[in-house]
Amino acid sequence: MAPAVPAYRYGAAMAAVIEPAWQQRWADEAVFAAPNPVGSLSSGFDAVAGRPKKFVMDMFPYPSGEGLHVGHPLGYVSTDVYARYQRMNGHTVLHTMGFDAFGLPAEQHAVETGRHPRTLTERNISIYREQLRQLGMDHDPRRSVSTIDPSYYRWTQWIFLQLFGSWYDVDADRARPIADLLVELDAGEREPAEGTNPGRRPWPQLSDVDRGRVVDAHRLAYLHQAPVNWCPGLGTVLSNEEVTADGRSERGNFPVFRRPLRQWMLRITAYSDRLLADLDLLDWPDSIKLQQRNWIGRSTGAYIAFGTDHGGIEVFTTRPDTVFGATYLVLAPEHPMVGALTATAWPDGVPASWTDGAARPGEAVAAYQLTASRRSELDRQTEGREKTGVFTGAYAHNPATGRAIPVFVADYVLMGYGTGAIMAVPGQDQRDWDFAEAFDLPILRTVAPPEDFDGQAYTGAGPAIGSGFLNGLEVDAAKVRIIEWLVRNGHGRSAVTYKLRDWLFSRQRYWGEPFPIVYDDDGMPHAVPDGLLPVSLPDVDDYSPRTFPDGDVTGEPETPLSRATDWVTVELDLGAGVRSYRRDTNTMPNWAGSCWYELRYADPDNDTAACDPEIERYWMGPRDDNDCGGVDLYVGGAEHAVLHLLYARFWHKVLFDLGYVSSREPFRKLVNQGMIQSPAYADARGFYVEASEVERRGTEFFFHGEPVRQEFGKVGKSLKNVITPDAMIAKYGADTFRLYEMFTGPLEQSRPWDPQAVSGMYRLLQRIWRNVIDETTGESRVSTVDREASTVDDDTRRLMHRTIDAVRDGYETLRFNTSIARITELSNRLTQRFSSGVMPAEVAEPLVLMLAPLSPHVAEEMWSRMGHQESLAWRAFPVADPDLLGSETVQIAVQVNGKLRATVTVASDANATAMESAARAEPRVTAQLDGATVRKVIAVPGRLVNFVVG
RNA sequence: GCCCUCGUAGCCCAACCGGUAGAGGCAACGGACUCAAAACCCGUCCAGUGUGGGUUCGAAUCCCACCGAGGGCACCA
Repeated sequence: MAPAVPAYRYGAAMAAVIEPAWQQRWADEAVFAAPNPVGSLSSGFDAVAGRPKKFVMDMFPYPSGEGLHVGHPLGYVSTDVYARYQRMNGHTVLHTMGFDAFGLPAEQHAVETGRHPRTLTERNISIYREQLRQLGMDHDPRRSVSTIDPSYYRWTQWIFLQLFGSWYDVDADRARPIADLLVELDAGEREPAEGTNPGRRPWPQLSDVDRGRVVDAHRLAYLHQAPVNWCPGLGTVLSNEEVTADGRSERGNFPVFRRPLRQWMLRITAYSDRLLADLDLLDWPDSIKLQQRNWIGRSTGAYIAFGTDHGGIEVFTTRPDTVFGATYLVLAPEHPMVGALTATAWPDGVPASWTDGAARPGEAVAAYQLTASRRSELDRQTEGREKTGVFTGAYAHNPATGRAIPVFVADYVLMGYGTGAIMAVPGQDQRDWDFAEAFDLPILRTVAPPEDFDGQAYTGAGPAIGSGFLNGLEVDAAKVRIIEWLVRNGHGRSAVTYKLRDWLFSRQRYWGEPFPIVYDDDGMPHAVPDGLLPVSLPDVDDYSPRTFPDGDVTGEPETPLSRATDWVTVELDLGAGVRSYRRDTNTMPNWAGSCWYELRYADPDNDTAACDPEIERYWMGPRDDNDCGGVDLYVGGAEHAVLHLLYARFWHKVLFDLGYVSSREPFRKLVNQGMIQSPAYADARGFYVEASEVERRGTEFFFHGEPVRQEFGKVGKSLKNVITPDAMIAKYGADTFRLYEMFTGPLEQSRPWDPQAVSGMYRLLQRIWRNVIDETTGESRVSTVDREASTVDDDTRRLMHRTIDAVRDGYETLRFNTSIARITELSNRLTQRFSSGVMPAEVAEPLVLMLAPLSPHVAEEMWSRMGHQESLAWRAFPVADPDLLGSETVQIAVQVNGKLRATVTVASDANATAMESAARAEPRVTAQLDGATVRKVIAVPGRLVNFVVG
């Protein structure tokens, strides 16, 4: 008996044979090697020298132990399709994939097992590489880098030293080498920047150590003793971006506390304005730009000084126009002037609510400060918006009214923003209103609200009242006037502040880049000389930092590296003879390696530079004066909106300032891929159960006989709904899997994973195959006759050219779902016309080439069976003949008063007059127009005619 | 509370600068093939675009309000 399935039908079994074979051939022939203009990867450059370039990138993954799930390839396949399309479209394409391989999971595994995190990480990386290969990626494997490779982190450390070795020249508005600063300070051309010279003694009189401190305080990478986010549960400090809104670590969900510690900071705030302004140059989703704008949080206003017996308190306000309504001041509990201001005794007649029951202000303030410091962000929130605070016993003078107003300490004012002190204007600020009500403080309106306003604080527009010389002025005019007045009288100045804080850059962990820094006996930091990089991670017995109970806010951080005693002490000659130095025992945060990997992709094995400037210019350089340069397409998840994407922009700008790169931005165009959501099931208690073991009965779902509730959510371990690409590839082949992932919707959109719908794409590939290949013999069905003798009819030919046009458009705009729909349409037509007899090459070849970016293995196989020796990866993508895009005639709509009444067929190039007369000739239209006055006729060529009657 | 994105057939999705709401797939149904079933092939069905207003000759598309889903921020002075 003959087998039920023809021997050469396309299916999973055949995919399992041809896919590895093509992957092998691509690798053997180095089909996807992208040549550089110079350097180690320059061979073959002459062949592509004249081509336009595309640098296409994915956000590289952390290689976790679970391997890829179906969510990952959505982005990876899309860049692969785009890269393959652009290669066929005449570009030379840089596409590769690396690994962001430092990180906590491997370290925690190492802590548990005692095995070096590198062992597990490298094993995971090789699993990922194999999975990516099975997906048929067109990566250039020579460029695949991993952040844990010493040859990579050597340059991460080098970039850190560039930050350490430079300062921000505000006048030049760029970073410059620290050596320039020294020259200018020594020459007296420059004074130390504000806040860098606490003693304020002139530069020439400073000791060497003090000069070192002044210089260190200018650096873009600097050590700073300040309140930081301390996470006892992780035994490390965290950056602001790594702490969630409810005061927990993003990783591990441990409580985070504020406490002062000496840590490395990166001066990202120096770049606030440029990070903000250059967003306008980027082709990024608006939502991401907006999130970055909000995170940077630029606001304009004024600093105003309020006099006290112990000096002026400077506040920041965005509403200087309301200063006449400032009825009290509030300092953050950590504000440095709190101690000096706090009075020795309560003034007469102080309300009981201001003293918190304490006998003296000092006791009340100290108690309040202690409570505030112990209070995590989470506690603050669970307490609701109840305002708390305590009176310092001191008064300040409102410079506008001359009146004495009380000074409070309250935790609704944050030390980290503005000056850590505010003027409270309850009439125009709801927070101040709430506090004023709680403490019986006077509330004055200084902006007249509308008559029907029945709220509390009024923040809208309106004329100033009760504000002396400002009365009658609208808010903006009043701001201008009061700032003039403040400046003239020495009470203040206009100011810009940012929410963005400097980046806390050290972690007390093991599995990260060591700092290339040593300390001398004075505790002064020194750069490890370039020739001694990388500073390698030492082997240790215990990979864990010392952790503490959640509530422990005083434990001293103890890093794993500090226990590598042989490593910590080092003999070096840094210019003062051989001396003993102590190494920095922190490591860099996880984000460091991902801040610059695009540059390393471009020049992966350069051992004299992070990236050769000529190679950077070639792949990433600006194309014209308005172009910021950077990677042509960067695809990744929206969850990195303010972390990775802001940090990477910052590093890139530093390298730009120092002349190492020609591009101002790392990523010219960014696209966020949507999430793949997959069915997840929860039982009666609300716990998730393994989705793969749930069975469906009609519209209900059961897990081991118990009813469960279906919902959709992000694929992952927590919802127990992981679907692996491996399983999909085994069942259908990688080509079907790729096609399905691209078909379900536009890239940016989240979509549910529907295992049933995959079969549609499977059938499509089978149909295309059957069009081109004889299922029983495996021979090509495609005729090779000349176009003149082709049996392709005009309709089909026109359809093909329209298809080419539409498919190209879909590839260009990353709307691959529409490309697939058009390919399907053409394939269906070919099935209809040519299912018996031969398939004309005139249509078969473009069909296969158009499919190739999406499903490259089967396309290569068909192409090869059609008699082509060469891979189609570099074959020119079909081009539509513009003359064949339209049809000869077109059906247009005829509307009367906007209502569709008839359709008529006209020549596709018919002008308005011709269209109108054709429409009038249509009997149903004639009937409609009979007896009516036609006021206006609107004719849109190729679309419609609309008679406006009445 | 504020901000952003999105609501089109039973489901996933198309629809260019406002111009006849439908390209494609899934599911369903019918047919063909088969001893039968699966697979494959052919065909059919299905919405007036979340709701209510507005602008316009004409609105899925632009504007306003509301409802729903997802995401971000959240005492930022």
